[in-house]
Amino acid sequence: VFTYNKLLLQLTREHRHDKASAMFQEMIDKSCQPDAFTFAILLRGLCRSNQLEKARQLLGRMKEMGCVPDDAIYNALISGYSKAKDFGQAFKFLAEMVKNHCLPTVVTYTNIVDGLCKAGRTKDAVKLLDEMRDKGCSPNIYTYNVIVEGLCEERKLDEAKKMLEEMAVRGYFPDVVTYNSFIKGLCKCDRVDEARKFLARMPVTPDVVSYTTVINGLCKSGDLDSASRMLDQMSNRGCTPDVVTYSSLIDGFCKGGEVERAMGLLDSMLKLGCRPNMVAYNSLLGALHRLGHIGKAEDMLVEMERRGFTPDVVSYNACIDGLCKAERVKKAKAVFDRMVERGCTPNVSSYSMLVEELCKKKELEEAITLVEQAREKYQIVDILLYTVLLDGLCKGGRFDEACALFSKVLDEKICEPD
RNA sequence: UGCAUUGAUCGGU
Repeated sequence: VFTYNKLLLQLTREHRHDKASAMFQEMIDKSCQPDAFTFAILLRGLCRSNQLEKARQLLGRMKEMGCVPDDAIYNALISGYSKAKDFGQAFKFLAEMVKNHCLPTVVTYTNIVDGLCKAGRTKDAVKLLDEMRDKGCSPNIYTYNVIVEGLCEERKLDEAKKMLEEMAVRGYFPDVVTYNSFIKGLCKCDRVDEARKFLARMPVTPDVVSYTTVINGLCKSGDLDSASRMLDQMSNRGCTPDVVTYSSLIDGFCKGGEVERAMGLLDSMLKLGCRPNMVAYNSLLGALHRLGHIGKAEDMLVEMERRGFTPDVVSYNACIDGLCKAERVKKAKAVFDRMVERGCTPNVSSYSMLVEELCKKKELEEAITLVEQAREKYQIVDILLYTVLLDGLCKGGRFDEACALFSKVLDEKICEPD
């Protein structure tokens, strides 16, 4: 069991959930009795890959096998359902765990608080802080960090600042994670300059995330030179840039149309022994397309594969987007087909870009077919995709069909309108 | 042997 658990943990960390399921089956076949750890590992994997239904089934199976769920099991499930914004189910599990004499811990509550914050419900999250205190469970640094992150994400910097003070009063001093969230908040509010100053004199030593957040902020504000200088600065101060730092800057150069500089940076990171991942290549792909260098982009795709990077859905989407914007919808569709052939699953973006462009080209029939295909083949039922098609039908003067489609979406509860 | 927080790449209005 120990050996299997270790292997399973390894597999879920590498996001190889199918392999993990297969290994679990193998355990059972070889009559190796899984324990609570086994199930916690598997549940976490399923929750992280959004397979909540399977997670719930696994809980049932666990009980059938006479294995008693402990707090880590419930925490994994509660975290999964909270992240999916299904708080009803999350609270059901909370009640169930209490009923089974398994006390909710600070981790349990922090998971829910995190879900609430990510769902944009920071008010409810703060309320839950009080509730957990009432129940004798004190929020810790993680809990406060989750709240600060949520407030910063919602650009409520004043409230975030108050929370920094409050946590200190309660004996939890803001750490580098707390401050990094705040830095990101400043950047989001277009206060990059303050973010830079904050970085320079924050009460704890900035880490690679702090620098990267500011570099990214500077890039998004169009100040590529300062961003570049910040890269040197962090190295001088003994903080080694990592793959995310480089990718941020590479993307900044790409978005600013400076593909040459981006390529140069890709070279220097290679020379410094920092291995790039798909992200940097995807940024470059997008840039080449935006500049209309379709041929170069194709070369890049080949080059990526040669270096051992299999293009992912973002790579293909970057190509599809570029080709659509260049009004080469036929070619975009060809890339789409190639992606599917290669076993890469398209997502909402892939479809919505194509559908939008097909609508513009008045190829409404094909657009309609694609939306149906997305639903039937991949269970993609995002309101975004329907909105694009509805917009296309309306602009194409086919109001009746648009209305009929909208009614169908509502009647058959295909997805919630926004 | 298992659980929670921060940074990078693609999409419509």
